Amino acid sequence: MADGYHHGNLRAAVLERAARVIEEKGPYGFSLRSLATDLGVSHTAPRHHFGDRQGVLNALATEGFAELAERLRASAGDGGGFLESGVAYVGFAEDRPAHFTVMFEPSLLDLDDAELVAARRSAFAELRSGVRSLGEEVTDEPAAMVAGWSIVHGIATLALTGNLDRSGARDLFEGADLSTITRRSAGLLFGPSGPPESEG
Amino acid sequence: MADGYHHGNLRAAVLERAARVIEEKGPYGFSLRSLATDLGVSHTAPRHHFGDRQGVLNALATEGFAELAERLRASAGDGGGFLESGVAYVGFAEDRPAHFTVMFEPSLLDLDDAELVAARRSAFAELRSGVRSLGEEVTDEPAAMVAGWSIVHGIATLALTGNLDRSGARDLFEGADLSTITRRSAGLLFGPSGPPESEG
DNA sequence: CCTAAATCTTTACAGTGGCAACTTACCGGC
DNA sequence: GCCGGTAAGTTGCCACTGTAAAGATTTAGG
Repeated sequence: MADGYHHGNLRAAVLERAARVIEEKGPYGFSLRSLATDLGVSHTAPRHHFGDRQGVLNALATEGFAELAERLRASAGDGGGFLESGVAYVGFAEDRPAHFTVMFEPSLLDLDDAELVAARRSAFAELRSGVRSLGEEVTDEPAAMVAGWSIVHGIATLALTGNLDRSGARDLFEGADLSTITRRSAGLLFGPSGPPESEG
Repeated sequence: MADGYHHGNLRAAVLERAARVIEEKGPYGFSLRSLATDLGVSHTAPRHHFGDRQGVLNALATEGFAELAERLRASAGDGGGFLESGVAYVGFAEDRPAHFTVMFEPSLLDLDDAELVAARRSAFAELRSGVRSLGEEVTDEPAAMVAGWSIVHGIATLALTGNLDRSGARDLFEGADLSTITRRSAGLLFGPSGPPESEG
């Protein structure tokens, strides 16, 4: 179904290109119309697949949560502990920066969308089970949950927005890649040789 | 200078209202034109103070970095250690959500703007000096820098975007306020009773 | 073959950002 | 007192964007 009139695979093409545009110019530079023009279709063609602009972003976010859940599941399967789940989290952000950005910016999304809700719930469940795998070593589980999630989310966000570079913090690591930075930094929380005890 | 023709304090009024709009609808929902209409001026009036739309966001970010630097300085002066600097960081994000959002989203900004660069540099310097105050207790200073910054930045970002609520993580704290959550979570990294040793 | 559904196009409209030219008000020097 | 410069604000214009309705094109299935 690609005949000069029908594109054939417009939905996938839009998502792919949207991700690239968002990578380069951010979610606010993303124009549905210019994107359609670039793909050689009329400016309203994407509406039949996504409804409106927000629909494209919702689809990206849903796709993103699904892949994130998958990566976290795989990482847990490898038995690397929560630190490796964190590395997987940051790795996902690095590989899919546009998806990651959109996933966590609710002002871009329709939060009531059923598919999005399901995908996010699934990803969060993986995250929680990663923390729970720390077991009895942790005395304050809510704090461990927030601490673990926040530190990797923080690393991912600061890296993606270029703030790690601009602040000079990245230079301190002398060219180490992001997963190394993540291991050394997040390792201070839940190191490979066991977490610190949480003192009263 | 407020005579029915001249507004009198347009610059401040624009910044204040822009912050409120961004709080409610995000940076994408922020329209320079509707904002001007709401303030009772023509749609091009703000241009004389900010140049263009990006100029408004740059001004917000600059304002934000200045206030953040100030709060970090004050917190360091109180001698609360790095954990209290972190609480101040999250507190700033909670009090000025729009500023915080814009400050760390470079696609919204002109990163070459001299005032913005200076304000950010000043805030980052405060952050670094907070980590340095941890002194010899820390063996891997780059990692401590990134870990400390990331964990509080992560908490702030996840809280502001509502993801702490949506994930159910906030419920685990049974209504505790954000500074308490920050102390308990970030405290696992650099607790009030001293940081964990970073093991080789 | 023929109808229904899916996909894409055309056309239209309101809202937005940016620019140029013009107007109004104040301010400092004479 | 007034006069010219400057800051602040307005009007009108253009290009671009998102959204909507209605029509065109192709495929798929009975």
